[in-house]
Amino acid sequence: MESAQVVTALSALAQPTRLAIFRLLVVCGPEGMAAGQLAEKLQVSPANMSFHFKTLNHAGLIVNRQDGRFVYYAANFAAMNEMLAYLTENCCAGSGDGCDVPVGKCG
Amino acid sequence: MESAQVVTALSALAQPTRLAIFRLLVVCGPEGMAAGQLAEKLQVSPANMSFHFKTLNHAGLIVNRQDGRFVYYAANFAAMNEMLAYLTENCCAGSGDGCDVPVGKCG
DNA sequence: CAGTTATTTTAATAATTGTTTAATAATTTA
DNA sequence: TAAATTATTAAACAATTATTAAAATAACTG
Repeated sequence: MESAQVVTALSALAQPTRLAIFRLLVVCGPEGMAAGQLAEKLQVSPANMSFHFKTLNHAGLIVNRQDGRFVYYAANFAAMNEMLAYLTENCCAGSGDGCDVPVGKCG
Repeated sequence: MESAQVVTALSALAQPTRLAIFRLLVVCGPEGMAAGQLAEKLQVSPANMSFHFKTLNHAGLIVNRQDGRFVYYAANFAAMNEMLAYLTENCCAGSGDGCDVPVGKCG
């Protein structure tokens, strides 16, 4: 994953409503949840939800599928994991699991 | 960790220069790196660096200590891990490690 | 103390972002 | 086909954010 993509993904999550949407979808699993149901649960207007869905979608963090007149949204777990991996890559120069190394790797 | 704090942390990282700063510091480990050295490595003006340090600091993602006339910045690994945990909390309703569950948890 | 190096602050400007309202699109039901 | 439901789009406005240049602060050196 490249820096620009990660910035886009982080920007998408750096907003209260979108973070709440994403977290609900992470809990839901691959089947996802209907747009209207999310809107009701989060007390957000449909138009505003659509705006935020678009942002999350563009960032690759969620996917959607139409089912009748409902649109189901689900978290993209692969994208999430890649983003998290990017942040922790080569943590403490790869020395030790919990980053408990007292000595740094930079001068 | 609360939603507002996580939003602040994600906002802080959702910017190319700050993401680059943070990643360098993650690799460096607890000892960190001097402000000027980071500025040179990333080809960013000192004033601009200070602005971004402030943002990352306010978000709790980095810490700093003075050493002579240098200021060393280091990643706050605890804060980073809390933020990552917040995103994956109750992933797929806690059923299975890799979120490979084909059936969702929401209706 | 004067000079140098390292970093931060301030002020100004340019660009991006979130919310609301109203209108539009797609799908189902009668 | 017409009405109802679900969701998206477009336009407008308010608010926030990033960058630059100049000035200020802090710490060391001779």
